[in-house]
Amino acid sequence: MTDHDNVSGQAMTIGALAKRTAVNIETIRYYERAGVLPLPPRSASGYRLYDQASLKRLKFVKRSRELGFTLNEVRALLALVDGGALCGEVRELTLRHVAQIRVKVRDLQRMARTLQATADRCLGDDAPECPIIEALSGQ
Amino acid sequence: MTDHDNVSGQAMTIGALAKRTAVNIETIRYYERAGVLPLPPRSASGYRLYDQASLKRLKFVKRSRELGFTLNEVRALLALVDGGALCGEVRELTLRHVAQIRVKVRDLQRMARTLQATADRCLGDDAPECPIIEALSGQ
DNA sequence: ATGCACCCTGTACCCACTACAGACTCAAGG
DNA sequence: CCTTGAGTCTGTAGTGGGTACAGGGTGCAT
Repeated sequence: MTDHDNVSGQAMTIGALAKRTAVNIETIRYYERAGVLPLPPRSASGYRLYDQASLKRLKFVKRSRELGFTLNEVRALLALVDGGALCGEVRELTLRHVAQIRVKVRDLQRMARTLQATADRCLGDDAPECPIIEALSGQ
Repeated sequence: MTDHDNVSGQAMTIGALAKRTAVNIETIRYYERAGVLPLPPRSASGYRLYDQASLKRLKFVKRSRELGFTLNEVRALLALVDGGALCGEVRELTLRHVAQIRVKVRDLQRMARTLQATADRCLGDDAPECPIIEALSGQ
């Protein structure tokens, strides 16, 4: 492990940060542009330099994305955190998000049910008549 | 109902087709560009002219999209239909799609469970410590 | 001094649309 | 005949959440 993969020290390059968070380098730069990561200080030659706080923030963003928050919601969460969040506000945002997810789940389940039911009416043989195609064509 | 909203006749303009299918005009033109709708004949002045077959095809595309098929999958379905589809092929494509949906459903359910559980540990009061923020920050 | 891995910016692409701008066409009313 | 308004045309740009270059500069080891 070279200095490049610096784990405990102060400053890391974008590559080291990417490795430690398993977030693409280009995604990190994109997050910066998108305003969910602050502009980091730069080395004399223009390299971004990240510290432990950057690491923590990127992990926060990553985890939030994995839980399905949009970048807008992440921005809102971060604003709450940075502004001395009150638990109630964060909780509300989260519950709204959960409600959205549940709607999406129901939609997808309805789709899957419909398609499965149609496929079940299908003989699956080499016949040219297909109830699936009829279902997609019809009304 | 004017000639514009022609229901039984031969040729309709894009506006009439849009109305009858409840698909946006711009979306219809996009579908054409994307290759899921064929290039329609044009009037002397360049207006697109659609017939009953166009109507049927657009309905097929719309229904497929509502059931979560991507445009790529729709193109594949249409190719099967146009090529004298065998039921088995269509069925296979559909079942693959259903499987993808079920994966997505499980992912979303996992997300919702995690978030709900975290929110449940939250007092929802004005306390500045928040288990949700901690959960998002922590690994 | 040379090579190689790394970093920089800027641009273009993906999907499935949506939203214009600016020009043309068509039909009805005066 | 002229105007007005609705409809249509093309072409371009934006959305979200990235990914994928190209073409250059940097840092370090050999």
